[in-house]
Amino acid sequence: MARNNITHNAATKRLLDCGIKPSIQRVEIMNYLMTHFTHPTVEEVYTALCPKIRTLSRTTVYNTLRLFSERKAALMITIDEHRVCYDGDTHPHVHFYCKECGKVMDFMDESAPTMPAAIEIEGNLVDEMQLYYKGVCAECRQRMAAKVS
Amino acid sequence: MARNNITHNAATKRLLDCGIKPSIQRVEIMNYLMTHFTHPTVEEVYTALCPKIRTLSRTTVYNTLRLFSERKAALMITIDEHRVCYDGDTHPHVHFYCKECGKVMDFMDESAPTMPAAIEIEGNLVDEMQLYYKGVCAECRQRMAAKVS
DNA sequence: ATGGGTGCAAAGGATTTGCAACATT
DNA sequence: AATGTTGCAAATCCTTTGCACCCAT
Repeated sequence: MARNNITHNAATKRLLDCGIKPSIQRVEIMNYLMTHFTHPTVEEVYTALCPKIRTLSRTTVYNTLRLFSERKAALMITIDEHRVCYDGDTHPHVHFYCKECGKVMDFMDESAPTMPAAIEIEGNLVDEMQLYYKGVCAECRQRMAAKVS
Repeated sequence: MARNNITHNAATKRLLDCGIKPSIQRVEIMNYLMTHFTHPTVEEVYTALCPKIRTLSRTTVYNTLRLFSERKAALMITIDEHRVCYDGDTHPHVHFYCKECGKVMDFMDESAPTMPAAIEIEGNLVDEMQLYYKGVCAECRQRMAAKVS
């Protein structure tokens, strides 16, 4: 309980810092993002939180995650052609997408573009930069190598 | 006619270089990509080519563009959360996405990551790198500024 | 006649929309 | 009361799938 409160406080703080009113649903969703760096999809967040908030709807998860990314409380990741996912880690880092299994991983050591504030390029306002790597993850490579032999 | 042949020859050459058998549909689609750097979606390619190839189907456009990106004959761009688009320009450059109008633009001057060949990072095989910028384009900024006044 | 390529129709899945119910100030 | 938030159901839109046809080797 005490532990939960700690993380929930961090989630609430993040929301308030980003000018988002902390409803029960929003705090739970933000808390999930801040404790699960698995780049969850809407479906994953929805499924994970349903037992906790029994009336939760997918629509709310959609609305909330979109709001978070608009207010820069979380990052919307469009690396997967099939579905959007979200990242509660707002520090600059590179995302890697496995074309075989669809997994999204972090590459922390790589030189990710830093976005200190919005900049202007040829009249366009740029307020977000994301570097995506794509390929085949170690796990899938092993699996594929095993199949051939 | 002569002009058409020139570009079609370039398209055919690109396909052959990438190990793709040049059917009529594939050559036309590749030719479209190599003469329209507008980051077209499947729908746009389909609509543009329908008058020319009257039996063309969306399925073929889907299949073909996917094949192109798999064989690195074109680039699949996942910057837009709503739909995938494609780029016939395979030189490294940055893509900018306007969150207002959904337009995808090139930033050629920016330092895009270069991908000479596949590299390995922590056991993962990386064969593609894309840098995405997101924000509001010059046109939309003007339009929005005009509305306020 | 075999394999690859194409196209149609249907299915699938992710996301959005409209609207009513609800909570909070 | 007013405003913002939530949740349900339906709609929408993009993409994939299954299958039949067709073409070229």
